[in-house]
Amino acid sequence: MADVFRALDDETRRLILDELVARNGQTLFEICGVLVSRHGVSSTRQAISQHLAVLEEAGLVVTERRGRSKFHYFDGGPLTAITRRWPATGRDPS
Amino acid sequence: MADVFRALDDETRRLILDELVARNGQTLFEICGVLVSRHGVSSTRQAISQHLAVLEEAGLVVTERRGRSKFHYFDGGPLTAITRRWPATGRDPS
DNA sequence: AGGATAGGCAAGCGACTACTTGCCTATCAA
DNA sequence: TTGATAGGCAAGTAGTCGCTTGCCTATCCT
Repeated sequence: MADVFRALDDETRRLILDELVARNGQTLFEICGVLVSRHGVSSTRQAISQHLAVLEEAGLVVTERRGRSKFHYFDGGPLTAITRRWPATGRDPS
Repeated sequence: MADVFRALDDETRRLILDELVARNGQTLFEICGVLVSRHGVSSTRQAISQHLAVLEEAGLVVTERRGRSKFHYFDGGPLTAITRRWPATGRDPS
């Protein structure tokens, strides 16, 4: 569970999740391209690869290898643990 | 929104939220005590105070001062932004 | 086979973070 | 007023994180 929060604590990784939700099953190079074009993220391919590794380790991204390409899919399953641990409602200062 | 993820990316801060959910409106010293007794957290009072400041800056904790005491209340409002940004459902690897 | 494409591994560096230490302010009780 | 309680401020330090750089492996196409 700590991996999920660590993975979410980075703007680039959050943007990657956004792009995977918008278009699922992208490759590393596709993600690099869309991060540069739609957001001003100017990171190297290795940086994005490491981000994807963190997201995959957290279970937020599932990969599927076909040939020399690796497709990345979003998985929001681990997110349910957050609102299951703490109520997402307001406070109660009596 | 980045403050929320940064605040959640720490086990001690997550434990603090747990304890505030279990018993709302605790003071700094009470939180220090319960962190030591119920979990093996051996941090100084200042460390916990800094954690509470991070949680408060993220809006996850709301404080209320009365006299020389400061009471801390959990607020799960910022958590709704998480599942509103990404679907908390499973993947779809077609 | 040879080049091009898609991705992986690992070391090094700068910045940030959690934590401690030391001292200070404010409130309450005797 | 004096002491004790509850908390705040700031500097220093060790460890972690994001990123780059350089090189390597695997797959596809001609």
